[in-house]
Amino acid sequence: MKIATWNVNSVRIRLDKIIDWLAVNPVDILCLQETKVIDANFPESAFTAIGYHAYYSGQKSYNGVAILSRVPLTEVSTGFIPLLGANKVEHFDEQKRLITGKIDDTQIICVYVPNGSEVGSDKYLYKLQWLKFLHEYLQISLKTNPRLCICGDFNIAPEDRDVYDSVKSEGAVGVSPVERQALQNIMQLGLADPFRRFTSEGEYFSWWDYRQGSFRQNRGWRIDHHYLSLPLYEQAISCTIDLAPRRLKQPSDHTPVILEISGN
DNA sequence: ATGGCAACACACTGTTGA
Repeated sequence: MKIATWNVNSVRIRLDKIIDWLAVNPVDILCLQETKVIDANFPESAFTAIGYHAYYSGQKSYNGVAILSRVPLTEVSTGFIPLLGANKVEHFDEQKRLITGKIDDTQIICVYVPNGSEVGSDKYLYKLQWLKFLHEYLQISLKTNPRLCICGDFNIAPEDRDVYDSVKSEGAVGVSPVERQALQNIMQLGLADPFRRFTSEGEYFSWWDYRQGSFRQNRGWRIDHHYLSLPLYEQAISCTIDLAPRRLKQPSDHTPVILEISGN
């Protein structure tokens, strides 16, 4: 089974590129982030026409997540409230950043973690609180779903080898020690990064700034991840970054990451 | 060097992204 994740930076602007990519890469699951469209306008028919079921949770202009799947998903839900309750979550589900569903006995969670703007800002505090909710959400999920894959744009480069210039970017949003610790806390629930099971070197990135020819010079960050519960992690066969879509004209600033696990 | 680039909206300028 192949599970890919791709922050497409507008599903409508990138629609042809996503369709073309799926023709070449017929993954079982594709998780999308930054769809930037309300549900009523999600281009569902374009995906059903090529054999994918689409599940989505979006809003106007910002954020938005979706899961495309070759087979129907079960137990689809969006946001934190279904597991954590409206009293606790309050306004944190207004931004559409989480969608989940099950394929066979495996839970897939697609997330778009907040950017955080800059360290110390209100948006940074929002990001940290959102990560606390995610921690609690996963803690509950793992109790009933030992086979769990969460993937998406985490907006965190876990280690110095995941950024092109770790000295220059030290302490910045996305690499700050507090954010990295929050991600560590989540992994300590019993999740592991399959990309690092197969690749230990640096210079592998999933996002490059549009400006200053960053992609040409491979000045990027690895911020799009899969995290697998241990039963799934043991079944991982490969985890690779596909640079091809980033080379096209009018690309997303992110490129897909593809996980393959044995079975099915 | 707070610029650079791209998408979006009560758009022709301001916000967000990381």
